[in-house]
This record gives sequence, structure tokens and C-alpha cells, in this order.
Amino acid sequence: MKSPAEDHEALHARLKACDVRPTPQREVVLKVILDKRDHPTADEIFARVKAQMPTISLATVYNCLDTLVSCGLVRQVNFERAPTRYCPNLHEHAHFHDEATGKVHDIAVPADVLARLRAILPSGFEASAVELSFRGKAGTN
Amino acid sequence: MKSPAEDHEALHARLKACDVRPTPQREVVLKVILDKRDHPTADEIFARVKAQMPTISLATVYNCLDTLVSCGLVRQVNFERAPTRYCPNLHEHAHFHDEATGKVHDIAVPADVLARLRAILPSGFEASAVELSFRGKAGTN
DNA sequence: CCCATTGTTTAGAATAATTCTAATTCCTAC
DNA sequence: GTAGGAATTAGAATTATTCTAAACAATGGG
Repeated sequence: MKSPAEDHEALHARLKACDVRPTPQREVVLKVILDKRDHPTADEIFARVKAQMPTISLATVYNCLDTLVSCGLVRQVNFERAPTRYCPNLHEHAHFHDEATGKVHDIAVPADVLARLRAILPSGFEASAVELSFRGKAGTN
Repeated sequence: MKSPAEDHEALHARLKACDVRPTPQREVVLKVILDKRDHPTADEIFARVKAQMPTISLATVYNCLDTLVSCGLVRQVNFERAPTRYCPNLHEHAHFHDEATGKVHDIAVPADVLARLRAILPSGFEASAVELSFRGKAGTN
């Protein structure tokens, strides 16, 4: 657990490293995603952020999320037609959507499997992103 | 190319085989998806269906699509936050979303790759569905 | 230091895909 | 034929997200 000041330092540094202005709003949004790594929706993030910064608006949360996604600090996860979720795990990984609880679990993808996946593309196809997701009954993981 | 009557027969039969009432609306919706296998959205399907059955309503198209999806005659394909697309290819396959044209291509997934995918799940996880999709620059396929 | 420019935040309105509602119509089985 | 359940319809409602326009903040050049 870091002190608030250390926390702030770290967040600030991460944002600067990505060439985005480290505004307080962006820091708080990033913070809540890193703090509770449970794939929250924009609404959930909004609620958590408001606890620390009551004046923030939902539009700003969306703006910040867009920025964080496009600079690669968080990932976007979509399931079917459900609201977009946000994920701080930057390693290549898949998602498992538990049908019973609605929870999302990260699943590690070994490098060789990833390579196999890219290899199934016919020649001429250049994938800039691969999405892999499962749905079903999750284990006790 | 089949005659309209043969067409009707075939569609009718497919619906009955799935234990759903073979209504004219369901037949036409299924028909347009099978006829032009280009992953249309509900709106596009609505437009095509209206050409043959001008009185149909959008709600009915959604109802029919739901029915066809849940009885397994068509598959639903979701990309990011874009409108849901519908796919008549019932074989296990992945999708490639061409960023330039917006077109969706079916990609065959060899059985062993699929097996490998399911194998990356930790014990206790039971996947009822696997989704694999790519985004990028498509080939001439 | 001051202003201009540009980037950010904000509240609220707007949009777009989808779902819901309630009324009507259509089948199917008795 | 008629009762009862399923399907269709038009339109309203919902929901996540995006847009708009105004206010605000930071940065850099003079």
C-alpha cells in the first residue's frame, strides 16, 4: 500500500510517460482502475471516482477512459452487448465471462498459443489486435 | 439458385427442424441472411427484408433474429461497440474485422487450435462459448 | 508577466441500437 | 368455431455513449 503522495507521484509519472497531460481527473480515473482490478464499467468507475472527486462529470470519465485506452494504459473489454469494461492488465491475455456471476476473469495466454492464433490468418491479413474471450462457468480462481 | 418455392420449402424445413414456428417473417429474415452472407446489421437486414415484405416492423426483425440466434440457425457477431452483426456460417470460425473497409471476413479455425484454446483455461473453468476475433488490414480474400 | 492558443472539463442535450409495452392478429388444438 | 397461446406491430422507453458549447486551465512566445 502506498501513501497518497507516492500514489500521486506514480500516477503522474505514468501519464507523463505516455505523453498525456497528467490532469487530476485522469489520475483519479487511472487510480480507481488500478486499485480494484475488477473490470468495472464506466458507470462503476464514475461512482468510485466521485467518492474522491465529487465534482467530476461522467463525460470527463469517458474522456479520460478514451485517453487512457488510446495511450495504452488500460484495455477495453467488450462482451456481447454489455457496457464496456476496463482492464488494467496490460499483458496479452484473454477474458472469461462468468455467466452465473457476471464477473470477468483474466486468462493468461501462452506466447505459443498466441503465435498459433496469428498463424491461422490467410496470407495478406495483418492483425493489429486479437481478441479472445470465453463465456461459461468459472472456476474458483 | 433455387426457385422461390424450393427456397420457401427449404427455409420452412430448417425452421421446423429447430422447433420454432416457421412464420413468413422468420423465413424472410433467415433468407436474406443466407442469400448475401456479408454479416449485415439488424438495420441492414430490416432494409433487405422490407424490399420483400414491406409491412414488417423493425421490432419483428429483432424478434426473429433473437429466435434464429437462440435456435442456432445464425450466429451473432459483436465488434467493439458497433451494432451487432449476423452470420449464417455455423461452423466454428473466427472473424476478421477490416479496419479500412469495415467488412467482416470469416476465418477458419483448425480443430487443434480450438482445442489448444480451450486448454489454456485453468481447471474448473467450463467454456460454453469461445469468441475469437481479429482487427486489422485484410487481404484479398 | 500577460496574452493567445490550445487542451481539458463540464452539464446537459442528442444519438443510436436495442428492448419494452400493449394492442392486435394469427395459429393450433380442442 | 372458438379459446388460448404465440407472433407481430407501432411506437415509446431505455441505456450506453457521444456531442455541443461554454467555462476553465496550462503552456509558450513576446
